[in-house]
Amino acid sequence: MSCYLHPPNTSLFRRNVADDTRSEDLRREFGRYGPIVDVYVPLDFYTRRPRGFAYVQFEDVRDAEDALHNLDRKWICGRQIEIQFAQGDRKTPNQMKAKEGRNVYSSSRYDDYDRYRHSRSRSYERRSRSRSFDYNYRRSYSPRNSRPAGRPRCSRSHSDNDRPNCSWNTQYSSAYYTSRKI
DNA sequence: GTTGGTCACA
Repeated sequence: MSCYLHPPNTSLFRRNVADDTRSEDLRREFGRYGPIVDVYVPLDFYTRRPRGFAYVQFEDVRDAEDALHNLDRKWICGRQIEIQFAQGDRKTPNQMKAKEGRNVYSSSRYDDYDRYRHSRSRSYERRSRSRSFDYNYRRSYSPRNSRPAGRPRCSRSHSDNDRPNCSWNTQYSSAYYTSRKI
């Protein structure tokens, strides 16, 4: 009762990661606390885009705990990341297939995916453009609320975690450019 | 606002 039960798995589940976060970065960042066994960033099976979380498996649970306590609730790129112990074992393809309950790799599979992706892409572009326009319009029209929010940017904290990998508004810039070009 | 690589054929 006076001792905390340690999870049987050494896999850490880190969520709220950036979209352009790569497994290499995660391994490098987590590798400072201990040897990394494997790092994986699950992607959407349909859109092939990062879902926003990643898994980091340590070789020892002690290192995992250390990393969890050191990187958990840390602000990176103006976003607070959260690290937890991965629950359950690695999802096996069989489970994912059973979850979907659908014949994978069929003849009309690519067709369906392509259609889904296309539809989503169009919607995303439209939304992004509308948002960018609205944002710029409001920002210029409302001198009172010129600042969206007081989000802490990539400021070097008391730690040596300086990661100027802030390409967050890069896509926004691209969308804005496209809308302007039209 | 809460969690993972989907197969086949030879």
